[in-house]
Amino acid sequence: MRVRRAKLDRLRDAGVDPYPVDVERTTTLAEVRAAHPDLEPDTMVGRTVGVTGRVIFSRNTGKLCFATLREGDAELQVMLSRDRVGEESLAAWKADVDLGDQVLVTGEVGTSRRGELSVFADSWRLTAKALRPLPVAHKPMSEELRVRRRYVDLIVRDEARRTVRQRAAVNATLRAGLVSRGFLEVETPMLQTVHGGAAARPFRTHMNAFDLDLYLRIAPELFLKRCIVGGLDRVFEINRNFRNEGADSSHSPEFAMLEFYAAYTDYSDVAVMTRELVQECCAALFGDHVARHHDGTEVDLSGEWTTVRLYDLVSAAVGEEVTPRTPVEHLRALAERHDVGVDPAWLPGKVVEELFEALVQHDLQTPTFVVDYPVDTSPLTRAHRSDPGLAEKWDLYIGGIERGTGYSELVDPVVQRERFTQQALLAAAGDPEAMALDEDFLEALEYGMPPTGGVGMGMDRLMMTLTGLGIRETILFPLVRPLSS
RNA sequence: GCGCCAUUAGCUCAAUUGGCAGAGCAGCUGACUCUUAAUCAGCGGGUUCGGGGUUCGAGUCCCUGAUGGCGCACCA
Repeated sequence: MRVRRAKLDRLRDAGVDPYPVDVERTTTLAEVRAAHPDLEPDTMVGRTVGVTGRVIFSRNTGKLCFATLREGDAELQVMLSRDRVGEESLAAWKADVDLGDQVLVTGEVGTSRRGELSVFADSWRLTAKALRPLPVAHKPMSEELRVRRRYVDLIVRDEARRTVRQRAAVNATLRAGLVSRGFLEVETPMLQTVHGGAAARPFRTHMNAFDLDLYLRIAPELFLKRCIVGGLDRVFEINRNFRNEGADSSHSPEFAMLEFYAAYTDYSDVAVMTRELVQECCAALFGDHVARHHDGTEVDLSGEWTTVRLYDLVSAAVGEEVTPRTPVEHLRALAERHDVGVDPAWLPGKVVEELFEALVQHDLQTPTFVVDYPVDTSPLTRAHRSDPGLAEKWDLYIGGIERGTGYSELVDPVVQRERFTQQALLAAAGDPEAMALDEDFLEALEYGMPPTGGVGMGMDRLMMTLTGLGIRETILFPLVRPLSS
C-alpha cells in the first residue's frame, strides 16, 4: 500500500494520469477470444485492437513481458516486447504496473510460440492504478473476507461471478414465467404502519414528517391481496422482506421473496405453478430439471412432485393416528415420548407442527408438498373445504428444508377478523410473533375478494436449492457486523 | 440470546513442556525475448485481535472485551 502510493505520486509527477477518462478500448477480451478460437502457434492475424483488463498474472523474462488480463469472466494474455513498445515504455511497464492494476493495451492479435492467444502490444497505458494488492490467487480467501469484500471476491473467484449471474437468470426466468401466465408485477410498501402477512418480529423505524412509527415489512402478502380485491387478478412481487431474527447459514435479516396471487385458483393450482416455475429456473441454469450444485451434488427436480398430508406424516412418525381432533394433552404425551420439547401454551396445531419438524421434516429430501395444515396456526388461510380443523395450505420441502408455502387464501372478512382477534389474544399472552390486527386490510376484504390461491417463496432459498450454496453466498452483499476500529 | 472453537506478515498458514516469531505466495533490488501459479540470486516485512494478570520469561497459561465460524434456540 505504501509502495503503491509512492508509485502513484511518482506517476502523477511524471505527468501520467493514473485514472484517465478517455480510454480507447476497441473490443473486449471475450470478443477477441471468440473471434480467434483456433490459431496455430506463432501466427499474427494482422488485426490491431485496444483491449482493457485487470492484470492478474505478470511474467517478465527481461526484454519480453507477459501479463494475463481479466475483464469480467474473460482472460487474455498480452505480450510487451522491447522491439514493439520500445525500451522506455517497457521499462515503465516493469516499474509501474502491479498485480491488480487495470490497463489498456493496444496492439496486434496473434499467438505466442507456445500457442497462447495474445495481444502483441504496440503501446499501453494505465487505466486505473490499484493501491491495494489482490489476495494470493491460488489460496482460497476466507469466507469472512469473501463476504466483507465481495468486490475482491468477484475479481478473484469465478464461482462468485457465476453465482451472481445465476441469481439474475433465476429472477429473469421467474418474471418471464409469471408474465407469460398473465401476472402483473407490482411493488407494494416496505414501510408499513402495521406489519402483517407472516409470523415474525419486525424491524422498527420512525418517519419524522408524520412523527410516525413504522415497520419494515415482514411480508408483502396483505398488500398483494388488496391488489386482488382491486381487480388485479394476477399479481406478483419479487422484493425484500426484513425480519428481526437470527442470522445463520439459511437466514438473513433481509431476504428476497417472491409472492404471487391468482384469483380463481386454489392451493392445488398454485402448487402446480410453483413446481413449473422452479423447474423453469432449473432449466435456465442447467438446461434440464436436475440442479447441479457447485460441489457436484445433483438434485432431481423433474417430473411431478410428491404430495403428502401433514397429519399422515406425523401419524406414521409417532406410530398412531393423529388427527385435528386428537386432544392436546395426548399430543403433548406423544411429544414427550419422542423427546420433542413443547410449550404448554401451544395450541394443538402448533404441537403437531413441532412433531413434524422434529421427526419428519429432515427426511423430506426429494421435492414434497406437505399439505393440509392445522387451521389454528394458519391465520391467513381458508379452512379446508371438506376436512374440519384443517386449512388449505402447503409447505414445499426440498432437501429437508422448507422452500415455499402456498394457500387457498382466506377471503371471508368475518372469519379473518376472528382469526386476527385470536392472534391478538396470543400477543397479549406474550407471543412476540403473533399477527397484529390490520383494520385497513379487513376493510379491503369487506369489499369482497374473489377466491384466490397464493404462494410465497424465498428467493435466497430457491438459489440455495439450485446451487447448494449457503445464504450468504447467494446474497451479493449480505449484512455483516462492522469491524470495530 | 446461550455453548464450543478460532483470531500470528498484504494473503494462506506454521511455531514441540511456557524459552531467539517462521514458510509459501505477494512486495522491493537485480538477471533473463516465449512465459502462462515463469525461473534464478538477494533484501525488507510483525502492537502474535484489544485490555489486564500470573511468570525470570507468554503467540502459548488465567480473566475480560471485540470479531468470525459451528451447534442450540427463534424463524423462511
